[in-house]
Amino acid sequence: MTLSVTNTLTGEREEFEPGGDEVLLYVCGLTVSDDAHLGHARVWVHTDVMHRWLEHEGYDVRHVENFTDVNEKIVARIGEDDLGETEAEVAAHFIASVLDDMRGLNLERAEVYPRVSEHIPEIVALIETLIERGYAYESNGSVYFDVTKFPDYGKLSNQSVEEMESQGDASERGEKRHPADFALWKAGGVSAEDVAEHRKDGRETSDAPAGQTWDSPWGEGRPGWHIECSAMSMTHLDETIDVHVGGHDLVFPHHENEIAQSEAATDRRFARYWLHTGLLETAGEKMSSSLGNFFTVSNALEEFGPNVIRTFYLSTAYGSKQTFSEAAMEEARERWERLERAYDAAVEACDGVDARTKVEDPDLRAAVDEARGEFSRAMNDDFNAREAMAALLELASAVNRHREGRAEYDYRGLRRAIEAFDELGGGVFGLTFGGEAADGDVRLAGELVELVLDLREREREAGNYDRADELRDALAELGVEVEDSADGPTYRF
RNA sequence: GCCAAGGUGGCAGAGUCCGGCCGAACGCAGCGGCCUGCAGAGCCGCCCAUCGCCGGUUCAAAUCCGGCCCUUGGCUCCA
Repeated sequence: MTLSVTNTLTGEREEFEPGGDEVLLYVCGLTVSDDAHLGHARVWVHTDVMHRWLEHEGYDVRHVENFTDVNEKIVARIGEDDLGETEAEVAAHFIASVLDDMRGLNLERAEVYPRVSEHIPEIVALIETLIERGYAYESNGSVYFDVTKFPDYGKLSNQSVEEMESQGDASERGEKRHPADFALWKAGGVSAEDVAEHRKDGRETSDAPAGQTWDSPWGEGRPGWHIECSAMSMTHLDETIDVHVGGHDLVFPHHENEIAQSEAATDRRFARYWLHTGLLETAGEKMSSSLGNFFTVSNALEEFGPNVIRTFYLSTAYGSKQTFSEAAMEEARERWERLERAYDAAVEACDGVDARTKVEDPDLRAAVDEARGEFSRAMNDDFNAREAMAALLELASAVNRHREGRAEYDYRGLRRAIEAFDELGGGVFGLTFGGEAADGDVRLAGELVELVLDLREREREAGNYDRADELRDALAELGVEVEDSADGPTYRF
């Protein structure tokens, strides 16, 4: 079964054929001027699942995700709280917090997390090539890309240079020859006006910090926004990569400009497949740092945990937009718990039982095969995570059905179901079944809960239901949910 | 204004590329039943869909074609 993906460049579904043995994957990462929010995490999780699926299908994946650590917005935060006294310190602070978020979400690590500040020589070299080849020009110490020299400009976002010309305000052209020209290199440091524009806390701007500058053939300056991704992508992957991922809001101008400067420099196709994730919205508008309507990843992790967050994202196809709401998170929690409960029940049923199966349930076994097939079909269909998730939920139903009113289980069938949950739900979707590995305290807590449950069972057997309910309520207050079943009581934290 | 994506049940959201298995998936909410001391979970069943509007192609359209209405995103920092 082959994978097909929707390529923004053509707007069509295409069969996925990477250029070499290794799939080269680049993700446009964050500008580290703030904590990451759930909109960013949506891209991470979907990319993570693509990455995991490709590996599951036997591909080697080389995954590069950058951090943009040179930006006016970072400079604007220098001196705020205890973020740091230099652009590099502020950036380092947020990079650390983003990496924490990523770990918290159970993302597979990328091979490299390159930073702009560490690739200035590569950026300068790329700009020099563009000037030599006639695609860029210097103007007052800054360098601009000349969009009129690149005939394909606009091919990703379906816009034409002529249209941009007519819309551009000639008076704002300044150093640029064409209003759509964009900066590859910006002369000087960050201006006080730029800092003021991005400061949110109303501090004086007279002491505006300048941000870092670097030496270049055109004098002191800073790289423009788009050039970094081209330079880092080529440095850590290749001139042509297989997959370039990013949020839909990056199609224009960021990705359009990446294509222009990269292809102009190498005469080679920059990326085979452009995959764009739909944006996360809250109450009808996109979640964004600038709109201030965001839910931070670390807050969300605390409130919902990684499995619920991942389930939430995987309840929608990556390319569609998604709306964040408390109700939507509740639903994700229900979905995840339904899955987890079926998994736990299956594990519980098999616990300590001889592997030799005495009964065989053809319905259960067929359901496992069906779920695997459907999951695979869905993922190969442009990473349709929601349908793949539906396949897992169907398997959960089959496991529940199997256990219903049966004295003896099809242990082999249940083990196959567990394997499918582990491989697909765990390995591909990155969900963590069976909870975290228990440390000493957690183990002790578990033993204490079981002790209380034993006492409660005796009360129940004696018909003292009031006492039994008291114990259950007391445990509930401590955050321990007790559920009675035919096989005895179970609990969840 | 220009470019792009989208409008499917109470909610949410697949299916639209490759028309028929869609009398529309999975889930949440609601209703009935089973199970249970109760609760929860689970199981079985049910309810709710003129698939934005109008027209066309076809034996057959949520899916293809044309027109219209509306929403969101991009065009400025943005995942």
